[in-house]
Amino acid sequence: MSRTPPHPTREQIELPMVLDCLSDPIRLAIVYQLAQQQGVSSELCCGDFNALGGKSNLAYHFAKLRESGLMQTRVAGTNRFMRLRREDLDARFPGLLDAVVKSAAKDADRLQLLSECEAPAAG
Amino acid sequence: MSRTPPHPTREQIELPMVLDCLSDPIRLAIVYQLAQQQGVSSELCCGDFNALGGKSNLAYHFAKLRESGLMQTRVAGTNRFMRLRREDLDARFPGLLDAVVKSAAKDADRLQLLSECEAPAAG
DNA sequence: CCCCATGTTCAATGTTTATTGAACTATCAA
DNA sequence: TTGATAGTTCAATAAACATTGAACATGGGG
Repeated sequence: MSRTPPHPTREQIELPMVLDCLSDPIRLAIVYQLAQQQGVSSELCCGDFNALGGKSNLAYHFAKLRESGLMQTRVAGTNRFMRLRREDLDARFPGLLDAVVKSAAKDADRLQLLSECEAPAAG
Repeated sequence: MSRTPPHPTREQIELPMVLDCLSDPIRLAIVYQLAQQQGVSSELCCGDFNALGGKSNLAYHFAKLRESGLMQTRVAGTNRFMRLRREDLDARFPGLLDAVVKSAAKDADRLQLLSECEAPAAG
């Protein structure tokens, strides 16, 4: 369990699998949340997504996102840190991830993308 | 049966439904083929997709594409003419359709996008 | 060491999905 | 009318999917 799980190489990333991943509301929310993180730490751990569902259900979606090549998982102690594979995605499917994330942002309330503002922030 | 089937309005088009539609290889091929047609006649009829599957299976996929808002069906005699709802899609999700079609084009052989050049393949 | 927190894996569930063929509807042409 | 053409709808089936909870593995801190 401490080993890094398998990831597809850049060239192995398949368009239908990526689109299928992004078509699920929970997975789209995960990707969206990771995209918001770009430039900040660029990484989030599983627990940061707990608002989106139960642990085992999330693990299921994480696996799909990993297998599709959308995100990468790094194991550190008892935590798994995930980041978007933006470089690989952009190289493979230019403009796609950007268009999806922007489209999701436009519909942020229609979709239930609770990006970083799930707790009522003071100040 | 002669009535035009129902289509969602532009605002009713939902991102997850669109992505889900595009994640199916047959539907992606249909959309790709329609996209190639942009600027030509911009319309194709059901029979033009016969290489992609059986009639009833295609009708099923056509319905999904229509319900998702990706394409529009126009009834003319015994024919149904379809076209991409590119304006609506571009207004709703800027850059998305373009990125998907270009990504599909890049993988045209990996995916089985027999755009306009398909010979009757021997089993 | 033992316990707890973090996450994964497994088995079971009910739902959705893609696919097939047969039956059906509608239009056109002779 | 009859028949051919173009597509849809229906019923059935098998596969895939999302979701749940329980069991499991791993690492950190007392």
